[in-house]
Amino acid sequence: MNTQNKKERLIDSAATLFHRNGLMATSLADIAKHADIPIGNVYYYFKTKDDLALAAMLKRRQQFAAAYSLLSENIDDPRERLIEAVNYYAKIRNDYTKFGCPVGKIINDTDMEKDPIAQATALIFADFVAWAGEQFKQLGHSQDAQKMAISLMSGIQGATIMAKSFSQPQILADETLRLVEWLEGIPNKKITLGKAGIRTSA
Amino acid sequence: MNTQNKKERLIDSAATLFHRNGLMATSLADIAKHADIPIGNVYYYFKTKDDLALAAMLKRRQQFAAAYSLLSENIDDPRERLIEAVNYYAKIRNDYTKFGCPVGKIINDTDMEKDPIAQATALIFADFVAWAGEQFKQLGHSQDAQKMAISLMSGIQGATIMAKSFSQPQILADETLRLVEWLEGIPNKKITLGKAGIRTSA
Amino acid sequence: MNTQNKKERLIDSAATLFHRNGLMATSLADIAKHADIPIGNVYYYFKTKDDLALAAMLKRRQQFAAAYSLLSENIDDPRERLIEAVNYYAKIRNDYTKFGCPVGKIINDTDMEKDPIAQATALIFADFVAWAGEQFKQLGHSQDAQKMAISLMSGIQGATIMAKSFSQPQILADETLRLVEWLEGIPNKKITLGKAGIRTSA
Amino acid sequence: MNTQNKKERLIDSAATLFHRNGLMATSLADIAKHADIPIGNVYYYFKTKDDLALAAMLKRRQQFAAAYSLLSENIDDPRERLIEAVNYYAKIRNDYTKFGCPVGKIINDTDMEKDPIAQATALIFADFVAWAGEQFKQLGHSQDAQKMAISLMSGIQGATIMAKSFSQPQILADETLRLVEWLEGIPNKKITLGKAGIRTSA
DNA sequence: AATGAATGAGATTTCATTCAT
DNA sequence: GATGAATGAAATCTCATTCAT
Repeated sequence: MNTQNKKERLIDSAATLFHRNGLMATSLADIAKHADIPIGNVYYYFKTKDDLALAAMLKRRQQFAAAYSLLSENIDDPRERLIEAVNYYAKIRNDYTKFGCPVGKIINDTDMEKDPIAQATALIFADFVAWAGEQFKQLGHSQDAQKMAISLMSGIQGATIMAKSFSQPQILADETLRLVEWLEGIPNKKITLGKAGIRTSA
Repeated sequence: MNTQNKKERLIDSAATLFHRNGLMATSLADIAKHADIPIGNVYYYFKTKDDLALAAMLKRRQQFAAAYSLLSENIDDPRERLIEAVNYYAKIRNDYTKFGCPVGKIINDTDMEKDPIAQATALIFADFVAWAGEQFKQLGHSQDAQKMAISLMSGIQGATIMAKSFSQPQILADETLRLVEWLEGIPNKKITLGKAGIRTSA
Repeated sequence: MNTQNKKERLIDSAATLFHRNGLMATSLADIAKHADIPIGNVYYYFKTKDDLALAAMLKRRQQFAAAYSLLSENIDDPRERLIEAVNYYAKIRNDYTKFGCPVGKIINDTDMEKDPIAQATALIFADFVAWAGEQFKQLGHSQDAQKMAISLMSGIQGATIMAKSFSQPQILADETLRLVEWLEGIPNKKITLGKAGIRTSA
Repeated sequence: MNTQNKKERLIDSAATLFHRNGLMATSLADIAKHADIPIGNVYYYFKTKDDLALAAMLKRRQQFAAAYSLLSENIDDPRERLIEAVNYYAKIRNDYTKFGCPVGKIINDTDMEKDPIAQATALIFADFVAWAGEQFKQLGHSQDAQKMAISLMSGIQGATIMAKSFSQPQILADETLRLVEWLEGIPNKKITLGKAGIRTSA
């Protein structure tokens, strides 16, 4: 219990500091201090810094996956699900403006070919594309579903970088609004089977 | 002259390696070796690593600025200028897919508030927004010019991250195409004053 | 009983790993894992790593001593006893070629003056010299018995190192054969008193 | 010059301490302190501890090779050369009794298959076997030359271990004497061509 | 007796920066 | 201006040992 706490604390501290300062600029000493754990003890839980980083990214992945599941469960309309997802990034715009996206940040400064952390992090985007793609399919855009999903996350990532560069959370607000409008304008080409029953598209 | 050469070589090597491997993962020794200059000599030209990084980012800024000027000089239609700018990113998509955007990369893992390098780098985006904003104004979108400019670079940055994450240059090709189509669809609301003379809008 | 088992397992694992990898290159964690005993529990049985090493060397000593006793019991002729002892090293030449002699290895990289482990290990050689010396005495070489015994073990140790250095078990085979021939050529200067009664030498 | 001195001092200190305390028990801090060089500076000369160890073993190899050359140059009779070589070990018996053989020591506690240091060290024995083998050939023992050379070094190595184990330099004196007697007893089966002209064997 | 967790000292290594010439 | 060498702070990691239960 207490132990579980420590390991979780380590992972959380790592995730937090990696987000704030980046992978390389965050030392294990920083993480240990943030988690209030003696540095020697870190190695009881994680054999290497990379292991801890992998765990941190995995946790982020799971958190995002859980969030997507929640959206799918609680919202019937796939379009609304996507809109809600986008709105999330509008809500946390201050955080992202200060520190960037915890996922995009890692993708940006790791080597996709050689670094296992990069690959583990990329899965978070892959998950999103799979989930969002599914929503687009449900809207009848089977053909373009994946491309649209990528475009959606691309919009969020780009907006995050611009917001950070200009230190203007408003940029994220503007861009996510644009994305929402885009989503709202997408025609529903298919009769969808929502949770609550049969509906007809406009 | 020779000295000037050395300094330039240092700056170029720094810019190249910062792009490839990031700010922190690139050591001064790496840069010195790449530029074929003895480490000890680096400090004759730059007081600190940060100074060299600042110079590298400044040079990038100047290169981009020169490119924008060139576009403005050589292309009459502001819309075409923007399209040409976007197409540049399509052309170098392989490089950006491997290493990310040299500007966005720095923005992502530096602290906007405290780090002078971050601020110097942000100017590159600011330049773009100023330049692209001017083009949008010339298209009669005075009101939204800046927002549109930001949106444009946002699209490029986002596409770069997604392309890198999936190791698919095609993503950059797709997204830049989307941006070009968007640019083509923007109405020209104004009588534009091209280089060659007065024109009338539709 | 169970406890005894655990302690024995620890000692055996320690002896095995010390032989394979040496004293310093073997961590307590390695030993505990090999013995399938939780690390924390090791310290119930042994106060320090050195204590465990001492126990491991003591066990080796006892095993060798038992083997000498067995030879003395089962073989009447002291010369044959020595030959049999030498042949043992020929039989296990592959093991010794890979890992060296478990005794010589420790002797080699410990400080005879300060390290109790070194001293405990040296007793294994002392035992051999005492036992083999006794055989030489029984062959009537009272004067040179100890020197001959040392020479015998010296031959085995040297051959082990050379075999390991060249990764050629054959070297151990050759050298032990040479030693056997030497043993066979030693004149029996004395009427020996075997187990079964009085015998005359050839 | 001064630099060369430092590098040499590092190598010499490393060789000395590796001999005294073994590879693993010697820390870079120990070596740096012994050479009176700040530890950070060690890495200017050697990228890793293994690199330094390799350099130290290489220097030993060169020293031994130089010694063999000297023997070949200064002594006409190959038998005398071998005897002189063996006598060397008698002379330094106190050192070897305390610390063991610097070569055999490394061979003993490294993994011949995986460790480059082990392989580099084995070359020292290979050199000896090549050189001593040549002497045996010149004595007309072409067939057994290599085996005899190995046997010779085997005798020295074994004696060293026994001398160290019993803390008795006399053991090394005894065994080297035995080896010398063996060498003296070897028949010269060949007409040898000495430096000074043609000679006939006894 | 048993055990997972905890701890700190010390090892190797990297690197921006400084020094001496 | 130029340069190889020097330096120390800090990072990652290992491990014998101890603690708490």
